[in-house]
Amino acid sequence: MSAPTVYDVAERSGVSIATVSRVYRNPASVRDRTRERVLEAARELGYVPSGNARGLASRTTGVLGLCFPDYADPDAEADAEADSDADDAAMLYSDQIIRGMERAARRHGYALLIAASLEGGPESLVAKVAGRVDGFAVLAQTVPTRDLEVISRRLPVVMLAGPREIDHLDHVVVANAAGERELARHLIEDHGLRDLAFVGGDPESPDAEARFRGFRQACQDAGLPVPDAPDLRTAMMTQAEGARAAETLLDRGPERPAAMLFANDQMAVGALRALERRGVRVPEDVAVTGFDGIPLSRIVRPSLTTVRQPIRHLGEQAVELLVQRLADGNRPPVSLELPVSLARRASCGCG
Amino acid sequence: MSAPTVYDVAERSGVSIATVSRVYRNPASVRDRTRERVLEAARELGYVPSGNARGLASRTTGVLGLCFPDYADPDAEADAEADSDADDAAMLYSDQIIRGMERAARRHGYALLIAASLEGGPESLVAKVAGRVDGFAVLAQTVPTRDLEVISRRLPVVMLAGPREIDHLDHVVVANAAGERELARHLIEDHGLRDLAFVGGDPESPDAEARFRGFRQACQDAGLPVPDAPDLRTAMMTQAEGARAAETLLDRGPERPAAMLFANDQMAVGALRALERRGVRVPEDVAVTGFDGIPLSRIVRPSLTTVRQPIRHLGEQAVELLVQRLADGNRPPVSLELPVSLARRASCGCG
DNA sequence: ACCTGTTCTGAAAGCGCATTCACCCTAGAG
DNA sequence: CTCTAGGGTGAATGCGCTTTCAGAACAGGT
Repeated sequence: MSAPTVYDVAERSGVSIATVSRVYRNPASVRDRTRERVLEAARELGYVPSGNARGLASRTTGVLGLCFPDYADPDAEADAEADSDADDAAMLYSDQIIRGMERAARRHGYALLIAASLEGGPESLVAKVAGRVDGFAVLAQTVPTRDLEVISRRLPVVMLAGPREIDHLDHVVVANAAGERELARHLIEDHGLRDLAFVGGDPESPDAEARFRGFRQACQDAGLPVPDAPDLRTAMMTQAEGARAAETLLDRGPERPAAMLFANDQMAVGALRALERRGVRVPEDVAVTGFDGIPLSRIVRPSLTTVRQPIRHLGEQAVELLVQRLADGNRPPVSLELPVSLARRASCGCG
Repeated sequence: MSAPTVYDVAERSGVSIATVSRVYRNPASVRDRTRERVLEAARELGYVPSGNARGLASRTTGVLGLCFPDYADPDAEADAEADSDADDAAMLYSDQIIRGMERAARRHGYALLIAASLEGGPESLVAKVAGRVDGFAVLAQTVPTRDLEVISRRLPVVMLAGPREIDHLDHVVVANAAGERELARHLIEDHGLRDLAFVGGDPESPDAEARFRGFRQACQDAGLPVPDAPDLRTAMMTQAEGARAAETLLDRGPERPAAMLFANDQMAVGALRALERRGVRVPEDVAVTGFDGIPLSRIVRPSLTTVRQPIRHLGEQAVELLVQRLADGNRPPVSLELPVSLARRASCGCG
């Protein structure tokens, strides 16, 4: 009762396996009558061509891969209720990339194979995915560089967000620094704010660091003191931690900042809530900004001024680069920086 | 410069291909020294085992598949700004399923292959996916029944949401009817509302219809008049259409309903906004409810009373069923109904 | 009827790996 | 020192399909 193969279909329809194959690969090359017979037999048998065999023979899979980080413990039973902050944020990000890649992939006739991953090695899901795709997109810091070295020798790999770990890879990032710089410039020049506080994240987060660099540049541009490090850092960059950060900044006393710039929207939203609880008005008493442009940022009150990240576009670009490289393996490696856009909303006083 | 194979690795490390294979499949069966030599050679060569060849030889792929509907036109350039209602809603739903499946799949050592689809046939992505996976989950109404018939003869298929189109398939749904029934009961009994209006969707939407059935049951339970059809239907079930529906209901004059029950959250949120514009207070003048429990429902003001759907859980259950069936192909087909839970919030007066 | 030019179809050779079977080597027992 | 057990390894086969390369079938033109 194993699955029917070309041989079964061939026998049943009285042709050779070559013809059966042609019916699927190049229907026009088979006479109508013959094709009908074959398809009929296939239907009766419940024949579905084996992707493995096809891939082996044609050396191509028609599948692109994506590896993204796994923020949540897969073994912890996901309690239906508790969709925590971190979870929401992570979901938004990787989900949008998935969506973007899926769309673009489909446009090019590819399916998308995805796997979250923490660890590498020959046993890992990463290796499995890598062996089954024509091209591979990797979110920064999800696959050990060591593994990437090996994989990228076998098939096109594009690196998403974060630093380009290996220079012969294609690479797509968003303009983190430029975005934050523009945002800070807006606060300084357009709103006349001078005392800005930046709340960053883990120093290991390339995005958060790049945003801080943009902040510094803006300070420098404006002739303000240039900080060496963020005024505050949080580990997970969640709403809860954003709230705590806001309170910490408030408690610093009289030199309370005129604006709080958070390295992402989640923290900023948490801060908005904390400030409301404390009776601090936004933007009258203090301006608040985020980064990412998550849906929530538009909904929350006051609506959050932020930098919109074209995350979905990131995924789409990844696919485009992969497709291009599959067409021309010799194209020199590309490094794209996708533009971001400032969303001026209520929380900075633009309401 | 084609990709290195077992043969290359074997030659370079001075062993046979069988040994190379063993190093990857069953490392313990190879002497330490030998294994090291092989891995070393593999690293130098940039060897990644071909999933196709492996799959062909072992008749298993280690991949599960998901097919979901494609709401947006993939050819329409996704304008970064315009994340329309429909788009958002769709994204939430399929994304959550993807996320759920991905997690569960990973727990079982599987990767996930996804593809949106409109059409079937031997050329389609569906066929491609089906040929490359060990098991297959399908969102209702995304794959022609005709194709499913064929595919399900070759590998386990589980149907998600919607009616079970083929009875020998496993099947998972959420308790749409029971949820809406409970919701309506709550409005009637706990809030003493009697004049309820139900806004449905396309009659082709099994979910919307099931919810309406639940509504009818609640009416019957309470001895209220039982409507034959929803008071109103919208085509796309978007915020915009929800807003319009709310206005239509208002314009009906004096017999304005005491509660508006929408078949999903999107419409309900749109309605809230329309009602606010019209100066109608919620819940004082009219109660509003949704269905789904999307994140937005919790954020909007007043917060929306709704029925939480365990969408992610749906994906996880799909994987569990597939895994079970892969272990025991003879298990009789299962039909699961996942419980939903009422989220009593401000928009019905529970604030 | 004969030959030429097209279609259409079949035979056969892999694609890269897993796996069985037989063999060899080493270690320990006799 | 010989014999036996096993662990370790290699040769060979097949997984189901694609893809030449030829040959068969058929159309058209003389």
